[in-house]
Amino acid sequence: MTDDTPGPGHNSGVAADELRQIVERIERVSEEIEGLQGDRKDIYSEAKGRGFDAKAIRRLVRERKRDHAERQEENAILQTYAQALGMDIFG
Amino acid sequence: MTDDTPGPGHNSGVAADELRQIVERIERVSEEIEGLQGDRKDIYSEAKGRGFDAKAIRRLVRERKRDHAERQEENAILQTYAQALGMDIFG
Amino acid sequence: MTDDTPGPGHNSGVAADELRQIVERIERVSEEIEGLQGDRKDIYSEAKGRGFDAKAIRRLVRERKRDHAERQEENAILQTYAQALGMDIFG
Amino acid sequence: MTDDTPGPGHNSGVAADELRQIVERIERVSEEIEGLQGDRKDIYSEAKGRGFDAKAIRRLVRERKRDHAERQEENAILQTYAQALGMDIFG
DNA sequence: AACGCATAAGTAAGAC
DNA sequence: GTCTTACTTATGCGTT
Repeated sequence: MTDDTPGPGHNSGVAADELRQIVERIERVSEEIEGLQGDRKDIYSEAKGRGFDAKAIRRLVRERKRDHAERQEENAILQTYAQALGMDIFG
Repeated sequence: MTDDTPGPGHNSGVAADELRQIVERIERVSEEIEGLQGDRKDIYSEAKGRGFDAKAIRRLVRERKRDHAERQEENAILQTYAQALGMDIFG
Repeated sequence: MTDDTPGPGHNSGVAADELRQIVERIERVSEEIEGLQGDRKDIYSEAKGRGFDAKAIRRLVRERKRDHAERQEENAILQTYAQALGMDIFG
Repeated sequence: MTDDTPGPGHNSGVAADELRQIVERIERVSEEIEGLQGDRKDIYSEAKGRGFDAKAIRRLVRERKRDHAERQEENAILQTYAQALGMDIFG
């Protein structure tokens, strides 16, 4: 080894243990995220099983998420553009 | 070699040349696709440079793409849901 | 109201309460997800603050994940094809 | 109308014609893209019809693409880190 | 026709 | 500030 790292193993000049901890922490929260994403998917599936239109619910959630002020602002631009093209988007 | 394939090379029982042609054809059209995706991105950039809101244009294009009949149908469901929640989506 | 839904509110023929619960559940887990995503981002920032290259860590995590999930499965056919093309995928 | 736009139609203060042209250009290249995507899909179907495993071909193409673009760059830092973790990424 | 996979679009963050 | 890159979401497609 070319360094004076105390511990055992394949160190190459970087703080291996610190790096390992970082990586493991990232992997841990990533796993939690994936678990929750699975949960959410399950909710959609369940909704579908109860006769709801999952796609419509997705749009609904998306629209709700859009902060209301921002949403109205965006819609203003969008409608302006839509009118410029002579179309009624939300027909 | 364990087969009777005529050609030279690293065959392993599958029709290597045929496979290679397939892969190359796929890669060719994929490159064309990527080129066009770049073109499209350029158009958005150009629009932005002219003062348009690229994000709004994206939404506009998306809405236009939605087949009109289908779109109206989806919106009907969506609005039904929205009303059920007492919200006005397109406020 | 045009239906016989018992509760108060803007129902339009769908089970509004059920829908509302679904939406709220989705929003709840989505918030948890966003919180964890923030945590992960913080870890990267912290790592960066300690002198690590965040981009490299990202790649490392990605490679490790790929390892665990993808590498083992169905190498048989794939390697057959790869050999047919004279390439070593995992070189 | 609230502006002095010369042409006919539903303008609302934005350069409607310019916008329309932008949108149409986007839609045009999007259609080309979709056409090519269809072509690619046909190639996969054809391959499958000839007895190849489409899924394996997909993976193969993906690996080849990864090769060309990603593998060379910045292996230095990454390998340093990888060794620090005692793993051989490309094993 | 429902399920999961694969690809593409959109969005947000980070680097230069 | 722009521009790329990465992540997330969404949609479509093939399969069972």
